[in-house]
Amino acid sequence: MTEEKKSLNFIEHIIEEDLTNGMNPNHLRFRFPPEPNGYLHIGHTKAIGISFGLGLRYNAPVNLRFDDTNPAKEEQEYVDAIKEDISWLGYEWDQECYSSDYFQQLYDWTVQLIKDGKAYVDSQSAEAIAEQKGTTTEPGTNSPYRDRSVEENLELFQKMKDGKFDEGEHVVRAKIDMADPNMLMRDPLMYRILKKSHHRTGDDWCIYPMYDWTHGESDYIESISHSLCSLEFKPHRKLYDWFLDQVYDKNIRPKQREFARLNLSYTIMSKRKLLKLVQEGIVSGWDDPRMPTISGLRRRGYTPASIRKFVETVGVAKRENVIDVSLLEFCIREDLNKTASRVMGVLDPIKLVITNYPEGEEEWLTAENNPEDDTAGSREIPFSGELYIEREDFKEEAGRKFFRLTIGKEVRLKNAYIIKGESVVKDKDGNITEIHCTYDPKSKSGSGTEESKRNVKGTLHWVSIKHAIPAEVRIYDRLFNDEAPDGHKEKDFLDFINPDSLKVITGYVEPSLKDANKLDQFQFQRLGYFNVDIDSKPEVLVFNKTVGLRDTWAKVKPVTKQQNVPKQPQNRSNEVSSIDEIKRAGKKYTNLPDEKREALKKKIQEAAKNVAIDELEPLYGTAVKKVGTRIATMIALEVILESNSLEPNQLAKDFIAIGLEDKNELLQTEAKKIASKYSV
RNA sequence: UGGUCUAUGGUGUAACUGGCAACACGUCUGGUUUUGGUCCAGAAGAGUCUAGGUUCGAGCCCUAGUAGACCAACCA
Repeated sequence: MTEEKKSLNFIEHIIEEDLTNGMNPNHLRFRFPPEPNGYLHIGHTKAIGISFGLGLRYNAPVNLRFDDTNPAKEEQEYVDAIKEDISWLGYEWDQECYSSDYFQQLYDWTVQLIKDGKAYVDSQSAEAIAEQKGTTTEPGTNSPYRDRSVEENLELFQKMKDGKFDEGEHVVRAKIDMADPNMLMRDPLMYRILKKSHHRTGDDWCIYPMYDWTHGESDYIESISHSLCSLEFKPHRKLYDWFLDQVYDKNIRPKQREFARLNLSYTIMSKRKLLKLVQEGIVSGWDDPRMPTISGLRRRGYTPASIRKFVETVGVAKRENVIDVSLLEFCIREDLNKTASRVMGVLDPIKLVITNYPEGEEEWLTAENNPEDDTAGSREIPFSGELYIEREDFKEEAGRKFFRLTIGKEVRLKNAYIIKGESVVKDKDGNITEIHCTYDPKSKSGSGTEESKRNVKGTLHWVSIKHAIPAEVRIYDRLFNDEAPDGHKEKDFLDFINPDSLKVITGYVEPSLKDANKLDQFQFQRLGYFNVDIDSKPEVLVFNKTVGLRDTWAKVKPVTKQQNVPKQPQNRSNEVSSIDEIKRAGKKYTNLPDEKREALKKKIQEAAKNVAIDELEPLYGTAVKKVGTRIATMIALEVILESNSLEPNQLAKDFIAIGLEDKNELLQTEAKKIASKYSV
C-alpha cells in the first residue's frame, strides 16, 4: 500500500473518491462471483485479479460467491475446480458463499414485491413474452396478466413454489416499464420453474431466481461495497439498482461498476467454445496444456506469480482490448528465468564424435544450476567422446553470422571443452549421420587454464549418448492460427485450429533429470522452459514445453535461407515499415473529408509498392475492427496486383469477398473496383 | 431506426481538480556473457479518431460527426 508511484485505474479512483467522501474503509468488501458451469480461464484471472487485488490493496475482505441459480448447467465438479484454481493462484477469499444460500430470502422479498404491486405472475409462453418485449427501437406491450390481483399472484407464486406447475407454465416478472429504452427494464423475469436437482439445494426448490434478481441482492446480503463485473453487464446496472431500491434498508449499498474483459490474441475465452474443444476431443481435456484454462496453464508450466504479474500488467479500463500473447510469454519467462534450474537436453539429436578423446573414457564435469541464483549450487554431468548435439547447431559451411559448429570452426560445448569441426559422415542419400570433431583437452571449463578462458563465438548444449536418458517431449504451438478465432462472422472458430499445435518427440536429457518430480520446472539451455508433465513416469519421463527462450536469431534465420525475398529496406531501424504505414493511414481514413482522403490514398498506394499480398493478411479480415484499415488494405491490394501484374490469389479473393459484403460504402467501392477489374 | 459505453505509439495501460504525452510488452542498435537467454546502455515509433467551440492554454470540458462494442435467453 505504500506503492505511491503506481497510478490508479478507474475503479481505484472510484474507491478513493468514495473514501474521501467519507466512506468507512472498513466497509470495503469485494466479491468474485463465478458460475460453476465450467473451468476458470485466463480471462477470469483478470476479474479475479481485480477484486482480490483490491482486497489486498485496501486490506478488505473478498468473498468467493458461486452464482448458482441455474441447476441445468452447474455442477459440484466445477465448484471444486474453481476453488482449487483460485487457491493455486495464491488468493484467499474471506467467505465462501452461494447464491443458493439466499433462495429463501429472495423468495420472501418476492412475496413482498408482489404485495407491493411490483411483481406479478405471467402465464404466457416464452415466445409470447419475447414478442411483447418489443425491439430496441419499438416499445413493448404489456402482458395481459400484468394487472392480476395481488391475491391471485400470491396464490400462483405459492403454487409455483409447491411444484404444482410444469416448467414454462408461469414465471414471475417485475412490474417496471415495457417502454423503457433499456430492454432489461421491460418487466424482467425474476423466477422461472425448473424441475432440476440443484447441486446444493437438491430438490428443495423447483423455482429458481434469475441472475438480475439474484446478483445485486446477494451483493447486498453480503455487504459488498463494490461489485465489479465486465462491460456486458453495463445495461444491467439500471435493473441492478432498481431491484436494490426494492429491498434497500440503510445498510451498505453495493455499487456495480464495469470493466473491459480480457481478450488474448490467438485464443478463445468462451466457456461454451472451450467445452466444445474438450467434447470433440480436439484437446485432451480442460487441463490440456494448450488450453487457456488455469488448469491448462498450470499443467503447461505457468506459475501463479507469472499469471498474477500478467493480470497486473494488462491493466484495467473500459475499452475493448486484445492483449498480445507475447506479454503472457514475457511474464512466464521473467519468472522462470530466476527460478528454473538449467539443464541440458537435445531434442533433435545428431551424433558428434570427438576423435581425439580417449576411447571409452568418460568424466564428470561441474555445471552451474542457475546463473541467476547464487544459492542454486551446481551439479555433475557426464561427458564422453560420443555426444548428441542439436541438428540445427551444425552446418557444413555457413556465413559469418552462424555462431555454431561448422567444419573448421571452433565452438565451446557448454560446461566442457572447445571443439573444432573436422568432417562429416553421410549416408547414401547424402544425409549427415555423424559429425567428427577434435577437442582441446586444455580448454576444460572452469579449469583455470589459459585455454579455458579462450573466447569462442558459439556455445552449444549437448548430452553424452551413453549417459543420456530418452524422454518424451511435448512441444506446443498456438491452438489457433488466427489472431481472433472467434471474431469471424462467417467462419466457425474450429476452422482455425492449428493442426500442428502439438508435436510429440523423443529427446535426450542429462541423467540428473531422472529424479525430477511432476511439475518440476527446468530451463533446457538454449531451448526454453520445460516442466515435467503429470503423465510422466519413472520409466518414461514426459516434458511439456512451457515457452521457448527469447530468440533473436530465429528472426534472422529465414532470411539466410531464402535468397529470393523481395528487397528489404536496408536500415530497417530507421524506417517505418510499409505495412505500418498502410495501417496508420487506414486508421484515419474514414474520418477524413474527401479532399484529405485523396492524399492519404496516395500515401497508401506509395507504401503498397514494397509489400507482398501475404503481408497484408494481419490487416484484414473481420477480426480487424477498424474499417479504415480494411479500406487501406483494399487500396494497397489493388496497387500490389497492378504493379506486379499479378492475378489475385486466394487470400486476395477472400479480401475482396469480405469487402464486397461490408456495410461500409467506401470499402465496398474499393472492393467493387478490384472485383470488376479481375472479374473475381 | 433506439439506448448505453468506448476512442491516446504495433499492443496494453498512464497523464492528480485543463499546463505541449509517460510506463510495460514488442521492434531496432551497441556492450557484457561458456545459454543468439539474462543483464546493461541507447534508439526509433503517437502529438492523443475527425471537424468545430470554450480557454492565455485541451488528450482531459462542450457540440456535431465517424468508427467500434454491448443490449430484444424462462443463461450468467
